[in-house]
Amino acid sequence: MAIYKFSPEQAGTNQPLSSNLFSRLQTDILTGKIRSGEKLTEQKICEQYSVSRTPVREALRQLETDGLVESIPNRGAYVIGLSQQDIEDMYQLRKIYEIQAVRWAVERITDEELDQLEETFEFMEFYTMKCDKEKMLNINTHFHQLIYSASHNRMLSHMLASYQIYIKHIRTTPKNDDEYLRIVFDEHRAIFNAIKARDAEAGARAMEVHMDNSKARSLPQK
Amino acid sequence: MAIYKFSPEQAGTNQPLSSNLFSRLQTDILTGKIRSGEKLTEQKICEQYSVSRTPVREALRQLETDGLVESIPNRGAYVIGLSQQDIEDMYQLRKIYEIQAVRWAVERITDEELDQLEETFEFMEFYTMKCDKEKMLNINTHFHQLIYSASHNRMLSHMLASYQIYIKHIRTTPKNDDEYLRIVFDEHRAIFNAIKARDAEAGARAMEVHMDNSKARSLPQK
DNA sequence: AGCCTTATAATTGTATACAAGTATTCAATT
DNA sequence: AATTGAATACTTGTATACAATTATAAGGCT
Repeated sequence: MAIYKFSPEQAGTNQPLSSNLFSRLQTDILTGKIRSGEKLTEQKICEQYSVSRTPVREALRQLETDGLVESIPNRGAYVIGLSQQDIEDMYQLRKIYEIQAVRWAVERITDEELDQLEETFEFMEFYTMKCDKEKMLNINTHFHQLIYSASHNRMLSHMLASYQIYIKHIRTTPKNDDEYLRIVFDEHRAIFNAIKARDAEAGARAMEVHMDNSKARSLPQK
Repeated sequence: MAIYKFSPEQAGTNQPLSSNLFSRLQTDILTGKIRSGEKLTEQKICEQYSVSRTPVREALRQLETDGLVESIPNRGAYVIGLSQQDIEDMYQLRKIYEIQAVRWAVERITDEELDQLEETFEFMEFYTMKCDKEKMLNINTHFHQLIYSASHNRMLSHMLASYQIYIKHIRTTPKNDDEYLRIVFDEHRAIFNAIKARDAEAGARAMEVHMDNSKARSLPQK
């Protein structure tokens, strides 16, 4: 797995992910543009996204293994989507692994990885000050992914990365952007400081707080 | 999700899973028939498995989202496979979620689900006595899946089900089959009794023991 | 009217054909 | 000898054609 240098300039544009059909369909399901229970007829998708059936079928198979679509042989594919319950469940599950990731990261992080994390953390601070919410979304994702890498557990990285895709679309916009950004930054600072101080318990606690708050922020009534 | 009646008669035959190309490739990668790092040329797979390129590409995309294959655009697909480290990591991660599954199952299991679990448990006892290792593999998987269902957490079920696919192929054969089956049965009994008694702590402890032993049993030196 | 049978249409599964991009070969040049 | 460049072969990406299966509709029967 190639580790690429993170460039905040490029971070704001969420173009790369939505380039292929799989990601586009994933986005449209998670944002509710395609409704849960809907039947995905191959021909319809072909017309709607202006592609032929081959890439459509490939995308459907990917959605199937991802659990967003149920494919019945010779019958077709049906959207499963995420219920509010699913989302809450996911946050609960994600929390468990995120905490574990921090613990392992504290134990196993290399000096180079810590430098990268610090660099990203400083970008976070900068764009929090600038209140650039668009860029912050990507930097936040990157910050978490660096922790996954630092845990040196390929399986864990893979699992948490798959959660991130969901999270990215679920996030609701709170009323006060500036305050929201500052609070999230403070939570990330607590995590970063704990990792830098190689304090696993503090890291776990900080991540737990961050996860509980993230879940609360994702709820519609907030 | 349709819950099907478990039939132990059908359980011994591991034919259903390997029916489609995706599962066949998955099996061949996990059993080492296809080696890690190997390039999967579409044409080669076509010839080797006697199918055309369309189903091959679909299978490759599924393997990609599963994390068993890395697909580089316009270049091809490369097998990632599982290292010994990956397997150990997976057991560690699986353990965390299996314990959580038991806790939730204790809280949320319905009477009907408990009946199903008991029925499956009794089949386990029967085939343990008969030392039918082939059938036991599938019954064990089914036993765990019933616990996932009883946790009433679709995400958790999905995650743990994906681990099961790996586990199924990783299991190494210990020296003494009869003793092995008896020990595994005892571990499962402890889990079942705890769930039936609605004792979350006892269930968690029993599952932890089962997971630690499973991991130890999967190691080659055992 | 309700139900079964049968014919037709629509959809999925598979194979193949063409387009676009990538890797390889080999000669020409420095 | 090493390197560059063009031509060729190979591989992936996409579109389309045909086969197999399933859904739909119409007509006949009780």
